[in-house]
Amino acid sequence: MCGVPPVNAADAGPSRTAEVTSQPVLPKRRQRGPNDPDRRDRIARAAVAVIAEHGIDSLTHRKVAAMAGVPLGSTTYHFASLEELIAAALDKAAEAGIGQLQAWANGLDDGDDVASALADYVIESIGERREQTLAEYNLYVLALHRPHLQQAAVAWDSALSDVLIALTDRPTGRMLGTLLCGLLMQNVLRPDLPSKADVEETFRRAIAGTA
Amino acid sequence: MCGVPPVNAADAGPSRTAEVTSQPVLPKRRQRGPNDPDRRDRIARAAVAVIAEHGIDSLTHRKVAAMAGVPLGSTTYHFASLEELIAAALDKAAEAGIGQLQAWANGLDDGDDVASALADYVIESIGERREQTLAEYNLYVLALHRPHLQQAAVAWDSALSDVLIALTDRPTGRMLGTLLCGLLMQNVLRPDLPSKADVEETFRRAIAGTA
DNA sequence: TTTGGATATGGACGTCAGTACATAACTGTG
DNA sequence: CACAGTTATGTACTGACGTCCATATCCAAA
Repeated sequence: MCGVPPVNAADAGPSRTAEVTSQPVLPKRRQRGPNDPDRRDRIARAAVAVIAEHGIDSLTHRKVAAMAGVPLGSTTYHFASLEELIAAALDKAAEAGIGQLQAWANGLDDGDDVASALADYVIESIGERREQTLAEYNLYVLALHRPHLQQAAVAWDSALSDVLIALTDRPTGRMLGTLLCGLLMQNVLRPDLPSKADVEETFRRAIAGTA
Repeated sequence: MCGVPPVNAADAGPSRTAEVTSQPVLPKRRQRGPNDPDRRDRIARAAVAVIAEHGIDSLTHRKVAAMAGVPLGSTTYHFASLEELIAAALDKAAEAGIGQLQAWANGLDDGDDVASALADYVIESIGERREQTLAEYNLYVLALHRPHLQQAAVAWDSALSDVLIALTDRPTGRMLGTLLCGLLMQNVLRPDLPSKADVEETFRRAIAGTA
């Protein structure tokens, strides 16, 4: 329903939904009180999903609650303020983004061409993973005006760089990270996907520059 | 007062401000009705300034009105909706950003080193012009979830590329544009400025790749 | 079973934003 | 000057939002 991280995927189903009318003696609602241990996480992921779908400027407790399938109060219970929720969403998005790139790197074979593989990665990020990418840039920009989020955003960036540095060397890896950032940013809002050849050539030039 | 485009710079002063108590016969407020021909533009620039200062998620008619020094009604009179105001702000920011880069390019002498000059440009954008850069990225990201703004954002990007292409060649210019985008994005939220040497080396590698 | 603390819920409250609109001020024309 | 049309303003309305909190539920230890 939203094309982004699952949110409800592992949801076994015990999330309260009516069925209240019969059996007036038995517990009125199934599953209240303490259970559902990863609810906090699910809410944070739902926040990312809301941002992916509607953009940062329509992130509200109510939308997140609806997306996560939890009552409104649950969002304010687990996160004392909207700011805290945003911070958690940033962490979740960073975690997901870093995991994605690491998985990509782990999938590389020794002889593989990094430029070509990176180009594939870009095209996937703009294509199939588009909404995730949108959410990531929304959250990243949100950090621009929030000093308490800047550290997390910088760490996110560094983690991405580290993956690319491990594949090449420090200056090259950092340059690849910059190119990746710029390419995603520039292309994620274009109506058409870039050609793989162009993207690949861009990366190749950065790698070739290694003296 | 805000470090960003002037907004009130060319403001000759006829923008109503109190002084009403005396002279009950004379016009109660100076300067109502049709005058102040560039008020619409000033409101749009004020919107950019608000975004630069507080971030996109606190852009409101009221804040813009205060920043522009006009009454609330004036913002809704000149822009039928907030969306229209955002669109105008995006245009203004794009215009300013493009103008800035063009001015930079025009200031180059024939023998100048493009990599070095671009590095200076980056450092200025993150330093002295930091707030303008922040506003630009905020607005750019806002376009991600607004189909009617994507064309403007893409045009903005193309205009920047064109300047860099004119200095080199098509693939190199496009790569420089991507690097510029990525470098600003990555560094504008870091607490410390990057070293000029690093930035310059990055650009140089893109230029050197020209075969 | 009782009890206490943690978890969870839904509704209510105060605030603030976007928008609409009646009215006012001004400009130009006759 | 009178009038019409445009530009401009202050204010009120409605809805939505963040937050709070009294209450409910559950778990685990005594």
